[in-house]
Amino acid sequence: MSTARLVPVERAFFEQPVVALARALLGALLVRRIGGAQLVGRIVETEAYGGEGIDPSAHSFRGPTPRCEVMFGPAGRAYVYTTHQGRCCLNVTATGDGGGKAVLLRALEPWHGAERMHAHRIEGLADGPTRARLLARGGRDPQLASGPSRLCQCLAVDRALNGVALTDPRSALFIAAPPRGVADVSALWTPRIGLNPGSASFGWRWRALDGGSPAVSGPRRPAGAGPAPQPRQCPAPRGRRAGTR
DNA sequence: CTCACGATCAGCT
DNA sequence: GCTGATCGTGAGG
Repeated sequence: MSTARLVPVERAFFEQPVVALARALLGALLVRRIGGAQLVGRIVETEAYGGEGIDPSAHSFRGPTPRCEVMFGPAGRAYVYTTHQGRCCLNVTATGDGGGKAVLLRALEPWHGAERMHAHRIEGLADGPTRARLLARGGRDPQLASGPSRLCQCLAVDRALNGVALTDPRSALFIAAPPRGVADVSALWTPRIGLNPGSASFGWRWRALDGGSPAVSGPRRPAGAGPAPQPRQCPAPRGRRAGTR
C-alpha cells in the first residue's frame, strides 16, 4: 500500500478523554521517519493511563517529575521512558488538561518498511533461540512489534524522541489517520498488562486491543470473563464487540 | 503451549 | 535503597 501521502492528525484528535483516545488510536498508523526511510505500523493495542490523583499505576499519579513532565504538557506529544535493561516505551499524551494523561502504545502490525523494522529489532540481540527465530522469520513476522519495547526497537524510538510533537508534519515520529477504505476495528477491553496487583487501578479495563490482529501482545480477554464491557468514564463503544476468532 | 525467574538500571523516595 | 507500564530464557505439560 502506498504511504506517500501520510500526514499527521491534528492536535484536536489528541484532546479527548484518555480512554477514548486509547480507543481512537486503534487502527491509526504510527509513522517513523529515519535515515530517509519511512516506517509505518498499524496500532493494534493501547493502554490508557489516567493521570495525577486518578490512576495509581500512572507515572504521573504523584505529580510531575523530571521523567514524566511531558505527560503534563500539551496533547499529542511523545512521552518516551526507559524501563528494564534500557528498553523504552512510547506513549502519546492525551487531553491537554495538564493532568498527566497518556496512552501507551503496546503493539503494531508492520505496515511498511518491515524489513527495516526487523533489522532494528534484531540489532543488539544476543545470540540465542530468540535471535535465531527472528532471523528465520525475517520481516514477515506479524509479532515483530508485539510489545511496547519491541515496538520501540522496531521504530528506533528512544529518549531522544521524548517530547516531540506528533502533530508536526516535519516530525520524525507522528500519527496518521487510518487509510480510507480500511475497515474500522472493533475494540476489546482488558485489564492493563504488568501492573502491580496491589494497585487500586489493577483491574481497570483500560487496555484496548484489536481482537482480529495477530500482532497483539498478551491475552485477548480478561481471564474468566467474556468480551469486556467499556471501562467507566467512557462513552458507549462505537463498534460491535469483536468476534472470538 | 504456559508458567516463573531474573537480568540490570533509571528514576524516585 | 527499592521498584518496576519488559523481555528472553528455561523447565514442564
